[in-house]
Amino acid sequence: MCLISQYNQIANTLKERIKNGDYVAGQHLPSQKELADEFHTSRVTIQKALDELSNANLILRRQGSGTTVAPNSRSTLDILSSQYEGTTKLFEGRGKVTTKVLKFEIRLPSVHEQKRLSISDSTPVYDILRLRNIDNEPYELDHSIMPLSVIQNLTEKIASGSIYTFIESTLGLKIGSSIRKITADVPRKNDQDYLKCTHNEPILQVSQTVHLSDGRPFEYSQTRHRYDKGGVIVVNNTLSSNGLQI
Amino acid sequence: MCLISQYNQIANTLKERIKNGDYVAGQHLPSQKELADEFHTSRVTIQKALDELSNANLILRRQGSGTTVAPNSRSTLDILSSQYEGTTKLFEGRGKVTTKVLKFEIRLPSVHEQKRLSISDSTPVYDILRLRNIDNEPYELDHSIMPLSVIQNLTEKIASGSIYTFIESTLGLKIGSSIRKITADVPRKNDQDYLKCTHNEPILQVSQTVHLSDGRPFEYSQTRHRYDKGGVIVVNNTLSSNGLQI
DNA sequence: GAGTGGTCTAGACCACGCG
DNA sequence: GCGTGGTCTAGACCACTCG
Repeated sequence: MCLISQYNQIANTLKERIKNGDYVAGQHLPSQKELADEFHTSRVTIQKALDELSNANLILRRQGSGTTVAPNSRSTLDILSSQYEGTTKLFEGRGKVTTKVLKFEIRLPSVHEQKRLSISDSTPVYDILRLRNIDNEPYELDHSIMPLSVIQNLTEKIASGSIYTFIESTLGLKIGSSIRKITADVPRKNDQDYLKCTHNEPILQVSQTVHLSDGRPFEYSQTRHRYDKGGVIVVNNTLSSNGLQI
Repeated sequence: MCLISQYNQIANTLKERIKNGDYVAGQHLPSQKELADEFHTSRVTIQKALDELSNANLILRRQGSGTTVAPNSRSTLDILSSQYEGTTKLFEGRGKVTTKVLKFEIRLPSVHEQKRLSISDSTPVYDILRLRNIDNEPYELDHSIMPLSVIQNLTEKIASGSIYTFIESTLGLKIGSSIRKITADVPRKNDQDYLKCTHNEPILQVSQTVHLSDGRPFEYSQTRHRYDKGGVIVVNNTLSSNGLQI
């Protein structure tokens, strides 16, 4: 969240106004011309700011009739504020999150992992299996593969906290896009052992590849959730495309 | 997909070039100045075109060093081409899609439905239950609620085909954003009956509210998939946020 | 220092919705 | 017809990367 650019600051100001109820759902925003005057800037800059709100589904812009606040703007803001930053941060405040590291190894990657992470067969990877608990109740089983060519100096101690915080704060890397596949599955032995689920309690699996902002893939992971303690919320607009596939 | 604007056309041309391999993964694109010269336009217009490709995770732009084709651009293009357009269109080519309408009613909405669809208790809704098959194998069970105040003249015959095509082509409405929650669940009686799954075969459920481009919600639906025949792929960039929640 | 992308301006014309 | 948002221009300055 850089606050450097003018349009970014304006966008944040406008988001604040929606959050505070200065602009309520259905209400017309001031016209682009009026906003340009208010912020002492040009219309193009206002438009870039409105692009941000529009991409977040916070406003509706209609040629001829103007810009209004989206009907579901408040709930969208709630979802926005819980933006994905790794599991640890996400669940702060919902209970005490603890992580048990079940495996922490360095090895060479399989062919499948090489493909997913765009690495050669001689690039070692971390192989980390972790169990996350909320208030001492098992919640998800996470299996992550990360190449040492991108992520370095990872330790078991760090893995027992937030790897994402380590990557962003300590390594100073920026996290970019991800591709996820979400499926349901029958529980395996590991699930039954660690997530304490019975043989007919389903698992929600999220399999993902995550990239840095420079495009390098840095994590390929499979996270398995208890069906009664997990769900994924997806906001879809004309920019991001989500496909159902067999 | 309007092709009216110049930057849109340029974006499509550039996408074609990536698709055709004229620009390959990792390769530098011509600079913004060069592209502006080639397309006889200004740099700002090129930038708007690049915004589109950037949002789709097809390119990486770095200040100082230039714009390159994303490493996974080809697979991203595959996902893009299967952009969500309702189930019927999505599965064309993967087998013969047939739809059996199990229920087609008009009734008043429940309190929960009123909230989800932003309608009053006196606005009637369609209540439609459908079973989709691919090559005569049951695939998903779809329960849709749509307000008559938005969608009109829907018939059982239309419901046995593609409701989305009807909305866009016949009614001339434009589909906008959606919010989905994806969970795993144990099979209920309906699932066992229609999807032919046993009592310990999990269900993947997608619960969603879909809006028109003017912001009006027009569909609240719950779709239940056989776990071995369904999955949701989500592309996530800095614009769209997806949160995991209990 | 040269070249790249990021931001910003002031002004123009167009497409659309509404009274 | 008027006001709205959408597109586009020509040019400017800045921030960044790299040789």
